[in-house]
Amino acid sequence: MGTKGEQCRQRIIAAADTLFYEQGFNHTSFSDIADAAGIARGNFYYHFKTKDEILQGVIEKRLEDFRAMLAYWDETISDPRKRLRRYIQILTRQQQDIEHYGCPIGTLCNELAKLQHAQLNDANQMFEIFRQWLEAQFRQLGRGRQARHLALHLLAWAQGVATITNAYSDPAFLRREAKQITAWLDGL
Amino acid sequence: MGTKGEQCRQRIIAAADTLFYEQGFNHTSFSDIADAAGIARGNFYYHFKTKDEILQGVIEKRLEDFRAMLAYWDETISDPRKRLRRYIQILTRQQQDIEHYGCPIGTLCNELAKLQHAQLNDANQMFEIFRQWLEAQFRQLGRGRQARHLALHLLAWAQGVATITNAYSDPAFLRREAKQITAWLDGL
DNA sequence: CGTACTTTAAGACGTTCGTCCTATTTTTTA
DNA sequence: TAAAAAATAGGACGAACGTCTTAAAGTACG
Repeated sequence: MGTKGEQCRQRIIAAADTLFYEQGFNHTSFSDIADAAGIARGNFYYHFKTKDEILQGVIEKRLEDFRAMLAYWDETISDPRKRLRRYIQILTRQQQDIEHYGCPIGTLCNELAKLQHAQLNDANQMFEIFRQWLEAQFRQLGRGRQARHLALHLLAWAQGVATITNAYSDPAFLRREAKQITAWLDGL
Repeated sequence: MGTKGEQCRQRIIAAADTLFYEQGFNHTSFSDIADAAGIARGNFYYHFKTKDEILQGVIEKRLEDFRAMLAYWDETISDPRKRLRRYIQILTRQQQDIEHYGCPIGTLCNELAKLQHAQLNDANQMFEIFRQWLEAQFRQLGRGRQARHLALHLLAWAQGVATITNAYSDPAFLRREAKQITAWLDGL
């Protein structure tokens, strides 16, 4: 059936995912994606009618990836405090990418907001997935009432670290702040 | 002399400043700026040879504006703690702009980083101006050793708040975090 | 007043963009 | 194996972009 075409579609989305992160949505052209995916430009129209449809595919892929990752953490990490630490480890593990390109979620949302793009409300679901998961962890730590606010606070903290790290290209700052966040978590 | 031409130049930069903030650098065209400044498109080339020169002008204008603002704060606010509070008030006073367009500094740096734009190193001087000023305030509070780190931390915190506020279009979150930052400052 | 210089206006230029069409190749199915 | 469907390749299309040229209008000064 659509097996072959589906593979091609996935390759386009994967290439677009990387390029949107590294170059931004607006600055990435069909040609860029075609070259990266190793397919002909004309073939795009079969899989995606517009650039927005590619963006839609990229967002959906990321949402699935994030959901899968968090589900895996839920399975393999029993202690909610350790889960929160694992979340912070994203910063240190993705250090180099953050240094060069910032946070994949925050920078995309920022760009879509400026473009007044309708799909900003799809993109911020990426934040929402993490927010809900973080909230659940804080709730398990007995922080039911503040859980939502704590989750948003942690989300924002990580965002700020990513932005400054990216602007200054300063991985040392990222490591310092990651330690600080971990200490904050332990003190909760 | 160059008085008339200088006025025109300033109008172009002022229009570009706003548009770069609201729409992003890459997504703002010469036509957009010309329309906003009320001048003919062809007239650009007399004042600026390239788009990058306009960006340069915008960054320099912002640097001057920020320097002037901080100098004014230094003059009119004697207590360093009150000065830091005034800094946080940027968030609440610019609430609506942040909600719609994020932080003017952070979003520009993010964009330039993705474009691999050479002027990222000019743009992050905007952060640097605030960082040095914040550091001076913390030092006056007797935090000499940690002053630099505290300044970067506060910078990042504000950045994160701006990004999340913008992504969710949630001014309530901004106000909540602004209070929290103020409390953190008072506890120092 | 007239000449030189500054500033503005209008638009051409080549390139790249997102989109879309169509012919061809590959794969599936009867 | 032949017909149908899925998938691919190449390129056309108008629009918009940054850049650049040139002629006209405004201004200053000897």
